[in-house]
Amino acid sequence: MRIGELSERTGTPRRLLRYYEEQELIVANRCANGYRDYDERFVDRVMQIRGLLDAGLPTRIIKQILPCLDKPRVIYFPDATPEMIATLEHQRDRMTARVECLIRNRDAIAEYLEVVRGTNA
DNA sequence: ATTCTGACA
DNA sequence: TGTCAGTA
Repeated sequence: MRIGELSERTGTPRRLLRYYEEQELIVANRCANGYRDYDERFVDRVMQIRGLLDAGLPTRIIKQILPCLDKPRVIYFPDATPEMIATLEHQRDRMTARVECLIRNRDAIAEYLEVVRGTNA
Protein backbone atom coordinates (compact mmCIF):
# COMPACT_ATOMS: atom_id res chain seq x y z
CA MET A 1 0.00 0.00 0.00
CA ARG A 2 1.12 3.57 -0.52
CA ILE A 3 1.46 6.27 2.10
CA GLY A 4 -2.11 7.47 1.71
CA GLU A 5 -3.63 4.16 2.74
CA LEU A 6 -1.21 3.64 5.61
CA SER A 7 -2.06 7.15 6.73
CA GLU A 8 -5.78 6.42 6.83
CA ARG A 9 -5.39 3.03 8.44
CA THR A 10 -3.17 4.34 11.21
CA GLY A 11 -4.69 7.76 11.61
CA THR A 12 -1.26 9.24 11.06
CA PRO A 13 -0.62 12.27 8.85
CA ARG A 14 1.47 11.54 5.75
CA ARG A 15 3.88 14.18 6.93
CA LEU A 16 4.54 12.19 10.10
CA LEU A 17 4.96 8.87 8.32
CA ARG A 18 7.72 10.46 6.25
CA TYR A 19 9.15 12.00 9.40
CA TYR A 20 9.27 8.62 11.14
CA GLU A 21 11.16 7.28 8.18
CA GLU A 22 13.54 10.19 8.32
CA GLN A 23 14.16 9.34 11.98
CA GLU A 24 14.71 5.73 10.95
CA LEU A 25 11.75 4.38 12.87
CA ILE A 26 10.50 2.73 9.70
CA VAL A 27 12.03 1.92 6.31
CA ALA A 28 9.73 1.71 3.31
CA ASN A 29 10.36 0.02 -0.02
CA ARG A 30 10.16 2.15 -3.13
CA CYS A 31 8.15 1.59 -6.29
CA ALA A 32 9.59 2.37 -9.72
CA ASN A 33 7.95 5.78 -9.57
CA GLY A 34 9.60 6.55 -6.26
CA TYR A 35 6.43 6.14 -4.21
CA ARG A 36 6.86 4.47 -0.83
CA ASP A 37 5.41 0.96 -0.65
CA TYR A 38 4.34 -0.47 2.69
CA ASP A 39 3.22 -4.02 3.43
CA GLU A 40 0.52 -4.97 5.91
CA ARG A 41 3.01 -5.26 8.76
CA PHE A 42 3.50 -1.51 8.84
CA VAL A 43 -0.01 -0.87 10.12
CA ASP A 44 0.84 -2.44 13.48
CA ARG A 45 4.32 -1.06 13.26
CA VAL A 46 3.10 2.51 13.06
CA MET A 47 0.49 1.97 15.76
CA GLN A 48 3.33 0.68 17.94
CA ILE A 49 5.39 3.77 17.25
CA ARG A 50 2.50 6.11 17.97
CA GLY A 51 1.88 4.38 21.25
CA LEU A 52 5.46 4.82 22.34
CA LEU A 53 5.49 8.44 21.20
CA ASP A 54 2.27 9.02 23.10
CA ALA A 55 3.90 7.46 26.16
CA GLY A 56 6.44 10.23 25.95
CA LEU A 57 9.41 8.40 24.47
CA PRO A 58 11.62 10.39 22.10
CA THR A 59 12.05 9.05 18.57
CA ARG A 60 15.72 8.30 19.01
CA ILE A 61 14.94 6.03 21.94
CA ILE A 62 12.13 4.34 20.06
CA LYS A 63 14.56 3.66 17.24
CA GLN A 64 16.67 1.65 19.69
CA ILE A 65 14.00 -0.28 21.54
CA LEU A 66 11.56 -0.91 18.69
CA PRO A 67 13.47 -4.02 17.54
CA CYS A 68 13.32 -5.33 21.12
CA LEU A 69 9.55 -5.00 21.13
CA ASP A 70 9.04 -7.05 17.95
CA LYS A 71 7.16 -10.34 17.77
CA PRO A 72 9.55 -13.05 19.09
CA ARG A 73 10.72 -10.58 21.70
CA VAL A 74 10.67 -12.54 24.97
CA ILE A 75 12.56 -15.42 23.39
CA TYR A 76 15.65 -13.73 22.01
CA PHE A 77 17.22 -10.63 23.50
CA PRO A 78 20.65 -10.41 21.86
CA ASP A 79 20.81 -6.64 22.15
CA ALA A 80 20.30 -6.61 25.91
CA THR A 81 23.40 -4.50 26.45
CA PRO A 82 23.83 -2.78 29.82
CA GLU A 83 23.25 0.56 28.08
CA MET A 84 19.95 -0.70 26.71
CA ILE A 85 18.93 -1.90 30.16
CA ALA A 86 19.78 1.49 31.57
CA THR A 87 17.78 3.42 28.99
CA LEU A 88 14.82 1.10 29.41
CA GLU A 89 14.88 1.58 33.17
CA HIS A 90 15.07 5.32 32.69
CA GLN A 91 12.12 5.30 30.31
CA ARG A 92 10.16 3.08 32.68
CA ASP A 93 10.66 5.57 35.48
CA ARG A 94 9.69 8.48 33.26
CA MET A 95 6.51 6.67 32.31
CA THR A 96 5.75 5.99 35.95
CA ALA A 97 6.14 9.67 36.75
CA ARG A 98 3.92 10.53 33.80
CA VAL A 99 1.24 8.11 34.94
CA GLU A 100 1.25 9.66 38.39
CA CYS A 101 0.98 13.12 36.90
CA LEU A 102 -1.98 12.02 34.79
CA ILE A 103 -3.64 10.48 37.80
CA ARG A 104 -3.27 13.67 39.82
CA ASN A 105 -4.75 15.78 37.05
CA ARG A 106 -7.53 13.33 36.39
CA ASP A 107 -8.45 13.37 40.05
CA ALA A 108 -8.29 17.15 40.17
CA ILE A 109 -10.70 17.35 37.25
CA ALA A 110 -12.94 14.70 38.74
CA GLU A 111 -13.07 16.63 41.99
CA TYR A 112 -13.88 19.84 40.16
CA LEU A 113 -16.67 18.04 38.36
CA GLU A 114 -18.11 16.85 41.66
CA VAL A 115 -18.31 20.40 42.92
CA VAL A 116 -19.84 21.74 39.74
CA ARG A 117 -22.46 19.02 39.75
CA GLY A 118 -23.30 19.73 43.36
CA THR A 119 -23.61 23.45 42.61
CA ASN A 120 -26.13 22.95 39.83
CA ALA A 121 -27.99 19.67 40.20
C1' DA B 1 -5.35 12.31 -8.36
C1' DT B 2 -1.30 11.13 -5.46
C1' DT B 3 3.27 11.22 -3.84
C1' DC B 4 8.08 13.21 -3.42
C1' DT B 5 11.66 16.37 -1.43
C1' DG B 6 12.91 20.45 0.73
C1' DA B 7 11.89 24.50 3.30
C1' DC B 8 9.81 27.97 6.78
C1' DA B 9 5.67 34.29 7.56
C1' DT C 1 3.59 19.20 12.66
C1' DG C 2 1.35 22.07 9.18
C1' DT C 3 1.74 23.62 4.63
C1' DC C 4 3.26 25.52 0.29
C1' DA C 5 6.07 24.80 -3.93
C1' DG C 6 7.36 22.48 -8.29
C1' DT C 7 7.68 17.65 -10.00
C1' DA C 8 7.05 13.00 -11.74
